[in-house]
Amino acid sequence: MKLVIVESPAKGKTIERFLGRDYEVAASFGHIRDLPRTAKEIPERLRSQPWARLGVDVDGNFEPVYVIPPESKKHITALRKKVRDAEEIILATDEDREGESISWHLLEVLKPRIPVQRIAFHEITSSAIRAALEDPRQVDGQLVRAQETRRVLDRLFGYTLSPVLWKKVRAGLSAGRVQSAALRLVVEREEERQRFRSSEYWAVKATLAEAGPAGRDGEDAGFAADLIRTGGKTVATAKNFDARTGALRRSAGVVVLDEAAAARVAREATATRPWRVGRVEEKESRRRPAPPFITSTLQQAASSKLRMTPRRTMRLAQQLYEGVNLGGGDRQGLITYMRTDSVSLSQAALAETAGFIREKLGANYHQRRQFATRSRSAQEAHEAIRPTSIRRTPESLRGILDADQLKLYGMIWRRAVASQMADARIARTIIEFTVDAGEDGHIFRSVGTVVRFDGFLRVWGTSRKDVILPRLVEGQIVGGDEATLANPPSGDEPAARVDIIEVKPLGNRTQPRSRFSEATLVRKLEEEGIGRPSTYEPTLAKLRERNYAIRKKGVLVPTYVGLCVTHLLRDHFPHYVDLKFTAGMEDALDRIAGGSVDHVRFLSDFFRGDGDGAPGLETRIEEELPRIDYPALAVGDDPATGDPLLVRIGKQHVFLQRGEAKDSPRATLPVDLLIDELTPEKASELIELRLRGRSPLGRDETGLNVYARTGPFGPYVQLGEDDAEPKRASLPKGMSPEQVDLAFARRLLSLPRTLGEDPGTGQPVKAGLGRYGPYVNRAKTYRNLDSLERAFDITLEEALQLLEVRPGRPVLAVAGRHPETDEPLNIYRGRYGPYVTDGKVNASIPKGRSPESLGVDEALDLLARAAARKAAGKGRRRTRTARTRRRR
DNA sequence: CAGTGAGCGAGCTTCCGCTTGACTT
Repeated sequence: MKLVIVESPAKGKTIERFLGRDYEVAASFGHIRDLPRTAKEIPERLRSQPWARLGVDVDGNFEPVYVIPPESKKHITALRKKVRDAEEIILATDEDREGESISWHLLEVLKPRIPVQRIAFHEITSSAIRAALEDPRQVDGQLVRAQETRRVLDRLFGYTLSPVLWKKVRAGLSAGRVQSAALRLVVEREEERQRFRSSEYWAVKATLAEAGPAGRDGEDAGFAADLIRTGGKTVATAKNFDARTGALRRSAGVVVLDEAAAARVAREATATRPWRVGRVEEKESRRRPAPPFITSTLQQAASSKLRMTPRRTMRLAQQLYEGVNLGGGDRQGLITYMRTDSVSLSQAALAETAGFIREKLGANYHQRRQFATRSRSAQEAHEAIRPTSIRRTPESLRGILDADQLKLYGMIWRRAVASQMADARIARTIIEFTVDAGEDGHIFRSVGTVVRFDGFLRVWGTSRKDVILPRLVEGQIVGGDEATLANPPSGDEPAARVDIIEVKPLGNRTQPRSRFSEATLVRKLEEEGIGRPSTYEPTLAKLRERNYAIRKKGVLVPTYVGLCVTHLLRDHFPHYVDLKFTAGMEDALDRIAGGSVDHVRFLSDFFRGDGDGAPGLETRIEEELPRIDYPALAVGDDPATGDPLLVRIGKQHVFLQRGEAKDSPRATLPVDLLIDELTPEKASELIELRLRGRSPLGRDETGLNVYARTGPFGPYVQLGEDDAEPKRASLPKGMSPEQVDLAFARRLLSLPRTLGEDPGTGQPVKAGLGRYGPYVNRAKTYRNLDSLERAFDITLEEALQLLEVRPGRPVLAVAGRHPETDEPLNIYRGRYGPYVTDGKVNASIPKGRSPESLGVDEALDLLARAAARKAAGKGRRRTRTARTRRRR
């Protein structure tokens, strides 16, 4: 038996089909060894080394320490077992730097005494695998060195700069070659937006319509014409302004219209009839289909077209890759590998797609294309992302895939098919109208577009609608009664008659460039060659986990911590967070792989310095550390006192400070108040509120003081003193502390209110105001209320009714009532099929079992088993719950 | 569906790039 080892188990299953009985396939599940992550993982004998913490012998030849992480142990055990029965090993890990390294680590760990060969294929087709088997080679030691160098550099970078942040900003923070560059992009876009000064510019828009019986009726007959020139000058539009600063670009012969000028042109154009058709031009353009998806473009398209986050996209893609049971026995992978940087398609895929298009749409719709990867950093170990069979149309998978899987599959399918289709041909018509008024007149322009041949758009689709302009000829006169008379028809076809409906000025402002969404940040990272397909999404997650940036309405906004970290790194370690840093590293790695650069020399230059003036990372840190101030972000001067307002990072919270003095007034910043909303006025107000919050609003009936204050979770009221475990309550959303009087504060502090007991269980039923608004609850069940007032006046009966049913989810069926608690055993349709619940525990209903006929006994049995499973898996579950909570 | 101090001190935090867990509702 020959043992073939690949990285991905799903890939293994696929190639197993192509190989004969003599072969067995196993998966390494990615890397199997790595540097020790924490102090605990460092081997005992090395712990006394000064460099032990780094896991790299920086005093010697930068030799890495490799350990087997706990997750990999079981995979290695399984591999060892298979090696024992094998007479030959075929290493078939991916053909890129990381894949070569995995093969080398496999050799190091398995130490096989049987023949070993290394093969590589870039597409999972029978012919590609056959060809690979016939052309084996040995592991490329220099490429492995390059990978190891990359790994060591990233470790030294991350594990020496992160501690700088712990000392100067906050414990637990992190810096890294990829994440710090990504964060820098987010921060600098925000800074650019803050510097941006919006400019006003006016446009003039005319509405015309084809007239008379020849014209089509209804609104569709109307078309627009925009003022493009006036007084001999070009009218400025958005593109004449600098996108980064908002200022007008230096451009000759351009005029920016203000409101008065635009109104004057509109008036003149309205009063002047007729207009003359100055120029008619028709030309055809072509649109080419985009290449099939790679990881980054898939994430972008799923984000813009399907509103999916990169995380969701990758999870769904993984499901499609692993495959679903299509009924014919075993699982069938529906798409090729989803973490790829290659746009190329296999010969087999090209042929199958060609056949499909020719058969279903006709030969004129087919155009064979092989795309070239633009990115220089691409390693192209895999194919582009495409369906494993083009014949498996999205339509044919309806009912087999769930809604989101189907949407994503459909998009991948359409993009792959479209990529092999003919160009679309689009006719563009430009008509210019001259108005002889004012100095040198005004010129308006209409643009019509008509799809002549849809080509790939037939499958990929387009949101653009045709704009059909009437047939007009140069010199023709439009607007006014004499139009037709003054216009002798040229040729046989009569020209259209056109009326001028209205001309009006239109105000515009330049907008700053948008913040990055997660998907557009991925695109930028890919363009810069920073990060890899397998790390894009984890990098985004890291920015959020570290609280460097938050996702707000689908875009990334940096937090104060993110701003401070970027400032520190940019001010003191600019070389390392330069966008070009990774490109420089890649060049060096290529040279190491090619044998022209020595890896120890490279790492030594990087860490220790080249002894020729350029200091290494270690030296830089040593030198810079005393020069780094504790971060403070200037917000501006207090409008009342004139003192500088600063944002500083506390151990737990971010706080404001007015003035530099040691005892200067401070106030905690609410966590969701980010830089985009923090003006000096707002900051001043928070400080004042904090000062005022020291004096009570009044007392309650027991004589305790009642305060209105603002904390990290927003404004709240407090009953009693700080040192006496006071009762606290957040204000309802949107309410400011100034609006709180004593009576309201006391009412709020009376919550949560006990409405009574649940007659079935005796559990108390309460109404209160929580993080997600007013609620009622019993035990662990919560339901939201429409308004705060409801929390004060809802009755026990009403509350019980609300608690009975899950909100927003129709009950599929009721199995009955719980014999002990009297809770209804409702059946709902969940993401994973129908399930029954007693309010606390959920239990899936087995596939094929009809939910409608589920009885009480069977339901209780399912619930008991689900509860047992839950109890058994408690250790794991806790971490999971914590994660879900953070995500909300 | 909490929480809204502060200080002490021991021990720990952290990188990038390969892969999928077991479990959701």
